[in-house]
Amino acid sequence: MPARKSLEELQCSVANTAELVGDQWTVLILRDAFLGIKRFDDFQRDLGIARNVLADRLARLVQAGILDTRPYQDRPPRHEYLLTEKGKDLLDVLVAFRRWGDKWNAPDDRFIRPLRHLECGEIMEGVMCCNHCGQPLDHRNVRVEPSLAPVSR
Amino acid sequence: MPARKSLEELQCSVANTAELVGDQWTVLILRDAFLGIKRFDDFQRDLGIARNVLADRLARLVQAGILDTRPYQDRPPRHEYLLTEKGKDLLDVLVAFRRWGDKWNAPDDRFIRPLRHLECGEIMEGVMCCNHCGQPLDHRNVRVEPSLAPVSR
DNA sequence: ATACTGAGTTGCGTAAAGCAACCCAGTATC
DNA sequence: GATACTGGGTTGCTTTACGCAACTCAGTAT
Repeated sequence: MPARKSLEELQCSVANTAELVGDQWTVLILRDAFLGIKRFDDFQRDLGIARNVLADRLARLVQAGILDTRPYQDRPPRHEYLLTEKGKDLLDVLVAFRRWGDKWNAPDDRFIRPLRHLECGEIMEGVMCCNHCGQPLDHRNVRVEPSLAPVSR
Repeated sequence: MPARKSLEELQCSVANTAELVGDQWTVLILRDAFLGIKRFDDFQRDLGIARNVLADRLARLVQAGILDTRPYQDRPPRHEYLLTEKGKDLLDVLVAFRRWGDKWNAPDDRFIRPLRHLECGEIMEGVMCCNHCGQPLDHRNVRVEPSLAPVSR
């Protein structure tokens, strides 16, 4: 195809994020990274992804500052891929995916891996809340306001 | 490419969601839908997406029950695309994308469209919280537990 | 009679996904 | 001391789907 269209000029955080993360494999690689997978072959085996595509995605994530490589042995030289702070901050996105998927496409219950919140000790699900009043969001109560720019997006 | 690999057998809500939403255009179409765009040509103009790709994505979203078509005039017959409840429930995902993008790739401030929470009346950002104790999530405090299935994923 | 609008469909060229095979350094095995 | 294995890729090939432009088709406006 003609080079995938760049979304940068859209000047929108959703678009910019989608450009990085809006790809099935990238999402799954991140999921695995949150589950503790660190090595090339482990990602490959777990996802069944083509090796060249995996190499490409890992490089892209490293370049975006979402993953970082760290050598774990010298001879032979080997390294692993770890989430950076920027990468770990994507947890919200994955939790949102997960909650929606559980709710609407409910896979076999036996395959759901529960999340435990260490702060309160309970099994949890994520809820997106207002940072101001703390109430859970409902699409009926969120309004997108015009931007400050002259010709808005 | 050889048919995009199906992720269904992965038995994972994140994977299933990624299969539907894990595509740049789909994310942007949903963003536009939340902004109130309803018609084919408006999506097309706004995103600059190829018309055949747009037709494909819209059909896929309708088939997934995320969008629904509704006629808005008979002669000539015309219809618009509206978010279903299932679709509106994806708000969390978009809010998570947005928050992450604003934080780490901060585009020009003038282009950020503020969100207003009608319940408390304030300009807000979303925060992913524990549905149990209400505290904001932090990756250090979330642990993925093993699933109940014999061979887990 | 011509042009315009909305909502697509068709056809074409190119790039990217998938697959398998290969590579290379070091380590373990027979 | 030749062979096999491991980790982390790269190369080559085929097939698919993206981007673009052009076309369609029904109805409406000029």
